[in-house]
Amino acid sequence: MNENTDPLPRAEAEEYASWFKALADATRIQLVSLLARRRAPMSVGEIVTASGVGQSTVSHHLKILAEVRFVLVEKQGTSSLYRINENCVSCFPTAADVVMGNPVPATPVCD
Amino acid sequence: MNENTDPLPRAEAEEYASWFKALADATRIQLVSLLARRRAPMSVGEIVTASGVGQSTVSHHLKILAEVRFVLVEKQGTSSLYRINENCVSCFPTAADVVMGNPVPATPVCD
DNA sequence: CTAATTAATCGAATATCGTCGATAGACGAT
DNA sequence: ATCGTCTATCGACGATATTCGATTAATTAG
Repeated sequence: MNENTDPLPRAEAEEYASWFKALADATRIQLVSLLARRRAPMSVGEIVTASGVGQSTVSHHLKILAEVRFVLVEKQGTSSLYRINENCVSCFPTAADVVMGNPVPATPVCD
Repeated sequence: MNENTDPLPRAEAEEYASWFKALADATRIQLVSLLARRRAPMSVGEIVTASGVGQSTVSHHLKILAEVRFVLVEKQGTSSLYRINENCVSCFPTAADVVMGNPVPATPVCD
């Protein structure tokens, strides 16, 4: 049951869109993937050298990813340690699984 | 096993990003949700009146959704019939499931 | 206190996106 | 052939996004 044919409220649509928007950039995909594969926290400097992207750019993208809680931050002295939010890894499927470095059941998405 | 710690290739990251980008807009979320809830194909005109968005805007968004095969098109005379790609519905989880109007196991995404 | 290191922010240049109105193109009916 | 209907495309506009270099802020080390 529960065949919901009501239109999706705009506010809800905007919230979902904001989640997808956080992954709608190739650089952010790479950062998330990087953090997902090493389960350990990484400093911004490490992420910069590992990704080959400018420091300010990395900082900017990490902020966006942190705002939707795909990644979590913890300040440690002068460093900021970013790590993947395991919660999100288990929630996001297929395409997300591939990005996150998880084993994926079959084909990524769609035909 | 299969603990892949290699960096995600840029080309792959861009492909995944393109999928998420297709859902990174509230209007497109609403269109996908609309088509997912009615399993039947809808003409552009029906979608326009059901969504309250301008005709050219709807056309534009449907094109983007069709390019990543989230929706499928079939021309019928002077009309274009759009329908959800059921394949994508079953592939996309949680947040996507909610958007698609599917029953979702637990909480939408993240805490 | 000063210097050095690390990250975040600012400013700016460029590119992309979302939206609309108007136009063009395709098809069916008369 | 012509008219009416339906959809796609075009052109334009403002808004937003991505990226970089430079600067600032915060913290630790000497």
